[in-house]
Amino acid sequence: MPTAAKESPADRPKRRVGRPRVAPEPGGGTAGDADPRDQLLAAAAELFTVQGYTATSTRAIAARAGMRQASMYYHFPSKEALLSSLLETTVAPSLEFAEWALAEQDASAEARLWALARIDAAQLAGASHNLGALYLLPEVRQEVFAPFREMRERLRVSYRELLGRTGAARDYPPGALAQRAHLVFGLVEGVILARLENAPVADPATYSAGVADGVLRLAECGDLAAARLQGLRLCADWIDRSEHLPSTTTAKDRA
Amino acid sequence: MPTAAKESPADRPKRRVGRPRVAPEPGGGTAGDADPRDQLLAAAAELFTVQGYTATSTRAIAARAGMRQASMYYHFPSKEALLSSLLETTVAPSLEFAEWALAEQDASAEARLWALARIDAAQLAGASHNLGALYLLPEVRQEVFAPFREMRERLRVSYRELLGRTGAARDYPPGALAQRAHLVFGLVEGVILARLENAPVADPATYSAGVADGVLRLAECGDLAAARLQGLRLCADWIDRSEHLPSTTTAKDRA
DNA sequence: ATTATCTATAGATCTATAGATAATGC
DNA sequence: ATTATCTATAGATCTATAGATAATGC
Repeated sequence: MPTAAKESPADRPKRRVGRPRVAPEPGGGTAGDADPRDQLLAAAAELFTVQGYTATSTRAIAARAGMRQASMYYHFPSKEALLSSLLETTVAPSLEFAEWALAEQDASAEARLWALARIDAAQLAGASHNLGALYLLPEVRQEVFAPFREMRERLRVSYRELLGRTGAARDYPPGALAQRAHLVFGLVEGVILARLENAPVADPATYSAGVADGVLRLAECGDLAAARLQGLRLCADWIDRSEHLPSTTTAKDRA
Repeated sequence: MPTAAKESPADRPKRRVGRPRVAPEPGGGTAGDADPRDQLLAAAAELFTVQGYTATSTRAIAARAGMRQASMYYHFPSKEALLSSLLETTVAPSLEFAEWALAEQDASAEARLWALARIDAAQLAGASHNLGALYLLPEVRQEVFAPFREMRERLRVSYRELLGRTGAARDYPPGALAQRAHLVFGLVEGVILARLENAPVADPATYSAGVADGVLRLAECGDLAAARLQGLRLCADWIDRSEHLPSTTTAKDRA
């Protein structure tokens, strides 16, 4: 197994350790010197969403990543592990924001809820492939995917938590909070279904703002305009923050 | 191919034409004398949702329906055709209601929208297997599924049409109608995602009413209580109506 | 004669493991 | 010595077609 992949930044002569590849550069041939693990993930993302998980062979994934079928197993222990990694990188950013927002006591719950929906929806809408569609695979019920399912559950709990702290929540009938949280979560993830039709999600920024507005309407928030304004600033703060912090982007350190 | 399956009602001695089956009765053995086509559809519904489409072999489907693998091909020309039938029977009831509701000028648009969402969501929530999850299969983009996709499109257009006739719609900013229609559609189909977690959809009647309320909140409907009351009556009317009419239930005549 | 099944099979896969090998690193 | 690939392969599938066959219908 690969040991922590020591960084060698700005390493021009791209000589690599290990037996050289013989497989031709895939597709556009642009990948060049990317991390093989990322090449495999990118290939799988494309093929799983376009052809389906079971219908995609490990041979096809490897070929698109520019290596032979068996070489894939040097980087991932199984096809399922590959899918699992893919799914985790999908929820991770939204979850990070959610847990930051929960602690951010300065902003109103409404604004934080708006911002969370906005960021989450934008991620689902903007990702280059509709990876959210993979959530529904029956395979995801298997044990290997438990970490992913837990992350997703924590995300949903965050929605419920923020929803419960809004002003309107005090007037909900008993038991309504949990149900509304599911509706809110469903509205956001409805983006996945909307992407099946081609047109609507063309502009992720606008669409995800619309979703966030919808979330506050479901919550029966009083002053939507105010929450939206404050929420937009939260989104901006978060983006600043993550640009200053190191490497939330590729997430290779955690593996 | 089977020719129209002539009815023989109350035919006690269940002697059937054709070579007898040798495969043992499947599972509980309760199927008994059901239409083989329906047996196959039921088997496929279960297996596709539990194991996944590609991961389910035609052998497994046939076995669960109590016949040999090759015999399936007497009833369906391909595995895809089987899936296609399954999907069509899922949308058909909601679509029928939608087109009836569009013509029902006596009721307010709000009430009709509520009723449509209620019926559609209840169907998604209550079906014995989460068939809606199959909408996201990449295979569905293929030509064979064009009829199904058209039905689904007509359903979405019905939502948009009703939404556009509500009182609040006059105040929507330009272009907002189409987007809201997608949100509404997404909220309803969010039921599919909610079913992935076990608990929430335990009571489809309550849950789907909550979804319908949510739809009117997204629409910014003024008097929700009134619309809900009138909407409930529309649902009841429809159920009466379809009970008096012949055979919308099994839909075997259309095939 | 018609119907609904059966048996048998062609031809094409697919995942994961074992073990060899060609680079760089020291 | 370590790393990242390679080749080869076991063993197990899977869909759809061809053609035989055992019932009922007339």
